[in-house]
Amino acid sequence: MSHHTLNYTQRIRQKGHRLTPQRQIILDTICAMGRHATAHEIYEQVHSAVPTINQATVYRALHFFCDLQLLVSAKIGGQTVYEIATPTPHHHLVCRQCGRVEALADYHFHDLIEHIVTEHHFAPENNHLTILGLCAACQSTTDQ
Amino acid sequence: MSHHTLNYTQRIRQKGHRLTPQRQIILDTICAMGRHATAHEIYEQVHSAVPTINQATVYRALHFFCDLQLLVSAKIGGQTVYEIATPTPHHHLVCRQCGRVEALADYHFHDLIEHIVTEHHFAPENNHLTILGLCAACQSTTDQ
DNA sequence: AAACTTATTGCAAATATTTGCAATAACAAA
DNA sequence: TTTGTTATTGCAAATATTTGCAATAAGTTT
Repeated sequence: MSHHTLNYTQRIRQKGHRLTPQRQIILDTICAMGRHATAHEIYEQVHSAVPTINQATVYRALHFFCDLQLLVSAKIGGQTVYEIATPTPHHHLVCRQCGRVEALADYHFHDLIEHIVTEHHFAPENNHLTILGLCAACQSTTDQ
Repeated sequence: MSHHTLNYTQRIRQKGHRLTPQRQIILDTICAMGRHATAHEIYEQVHSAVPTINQATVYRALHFFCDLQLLVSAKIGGQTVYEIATPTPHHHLVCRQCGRVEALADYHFHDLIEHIVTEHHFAPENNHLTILGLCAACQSTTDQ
């Protein structure tokens, strides 16, 4: 497993949550897939390894990991997808036309976050934002 | 109806889309509700006015209006909600603990958007972003 | 190691959302 | 106003996601 075991174990155990075999398998599987995947894709993978794991468990684990920010979810191309939260957070520019996804480094949000913290006294988390729009290629082909 | 009829009529007709009575009723209803609402709440309202309108039509209309950016959707408190896109776009700071929602004016995104446009050659739309975190009140009560 | 507390699971049923398709109706063009 | 094209609707069936609940098991305490 490529994610840091100690790290996420502690994170999960925080506040009384439990590290179950199901959760380990689910997180490992997503990690092994190495790309963003839908709940169903993840379930298929997990289920082929351990057929007793229930789909509801997968859904609950996905939400759980998102809450813990070990995973991030995004709505891309009409589907909700999940992926391992990278240590260097990033966001996505998704083209509404062709569906292309571009990464946007989090540090570009620096000033914005500073404002949120100082003015709103709000502590934003390592969010994973999706910004919709048109990519360079599609802008030129669009008629309007 | 408080939204500008001519305005949205044109917007809908663009690219061959059609302004149907169903779409009018749905948009008017959301406008009249004056707050963000779930697909089901909207359906209930619409249906009580015009019982022949189907739920699938409501779902399709909601997506349609979001694509046209007459509506924005957000995931708040585990539910997907919809509201009229305001002429002055704004975003939401949602507290993961207590669920409180704070508005964040779009102009704080100015620099970020400039970067996206000039460096990525990407044309972001009037997005409605949701930033999760902890509000001021909940930060002080949190133990970790 | 045994006992205890309670978070988590699996299951099945409830909800929520999407989709294929034939019938309808909006809008454009004649 | 009539005709033609095709986007949209309603319906029903398919998917996707959530939820209540009793049984199980993780982590803690004795």
